[in-house]
Amino acid sequence: MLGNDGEALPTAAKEIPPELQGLRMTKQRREVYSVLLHNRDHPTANEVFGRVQADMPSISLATVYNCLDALVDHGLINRVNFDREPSRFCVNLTPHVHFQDKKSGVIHDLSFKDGCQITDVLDLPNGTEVSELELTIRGFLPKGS
Amino acid sequence: MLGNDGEALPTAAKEIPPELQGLRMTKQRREVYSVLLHNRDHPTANEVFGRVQADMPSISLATVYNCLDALVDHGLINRVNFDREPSRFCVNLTPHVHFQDKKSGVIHDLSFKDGCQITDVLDLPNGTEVSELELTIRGFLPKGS
DNA sequence: AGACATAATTAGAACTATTCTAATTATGTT
DNA sequence: AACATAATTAGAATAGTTCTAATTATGTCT
Ligand SMILES: [Mn+2]
Ligand SMILES: [Mn+2]
Ligand SMILES: [Zn+2]
Ligand SMILES: [Zn+2]
Repeated sequence: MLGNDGEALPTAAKEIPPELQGLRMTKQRREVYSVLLHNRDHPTANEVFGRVQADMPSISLATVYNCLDALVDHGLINRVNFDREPSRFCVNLTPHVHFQDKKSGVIHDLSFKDGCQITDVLDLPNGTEVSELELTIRGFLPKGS
Repeated sequence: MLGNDGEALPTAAKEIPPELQGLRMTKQRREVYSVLLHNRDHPTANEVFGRVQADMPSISLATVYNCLDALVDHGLINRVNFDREPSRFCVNLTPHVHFQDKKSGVIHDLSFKDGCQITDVLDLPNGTEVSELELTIRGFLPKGS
């Protein structure tokens, strides 16, 4: 997935986004990222810690936090906040929002309708530059979803 | 367009709106609510504490938290979360979202375009029941807004 | 390769927003 | 007034996260 040949970044990628330059892909960071890729259920830092420990028992929680922060800062993952609950982490880099089903607790990635943006529906002054946007929803999915 | 200092809400805590049913309006709760009504800049609990202390020096921070929680639970105010920052509080009960201008730090209430809902733009399964929704945006307003 | 500089990892302490505890005080009701 | 219940209070506790400082790993330059 990501290069381990001493390069800071995946060598498979033709063009490297500027944010990713300078991310040293250590084995801890690779393992954290791999855990997130393998089970995309939006785990908390503590849940990531537990999963990483299976393969890497010596890793520390501080390192998990550090790795998650590095991956967020370099744009490889997103941090997801529901109210004041512990942050969760998401590898889906496409524009999407988060929906938690109140029955199962499962967090679903939700896309926009074709060709729609969230700003289509908002009364923003013309020329506003949106740099960060977070939308979280809770509710009940219809039976049999 | 940006409704940070609008007049859509009750201006006096003396008149008891239906939302207050079952809420004992103690002088601490009235003062906290009054502070929020008077300056609608989405203060944190600690900022509310500081403002209330001017008129009520003996109030405790725990009471401010208790009052804010009671007001939220009774639907008189909303709790607003930006990322992992301290919660802020908002007396605007109309459907709106929050936009923080990264230049000034000011948080603006943002309405939906006429007849629009946020769910109009989302790819939700038919029959989904949305019970909680929070949208926060950061960015830059155009010059002269 | 070895020497060096820099960056990441680690354990544990510290931080901070918030909640809890338990005592006191206020309020509403008979 | 007496009583029951609820709110307020100070301070302790909690929990997620960040910081500190020591150690270890990595990359670069001879
Ligand atoms: Mn960061
Ligand atoms: Mn509550
Ligand atoms: Zn996601
Ligand atoms: Zn608001």
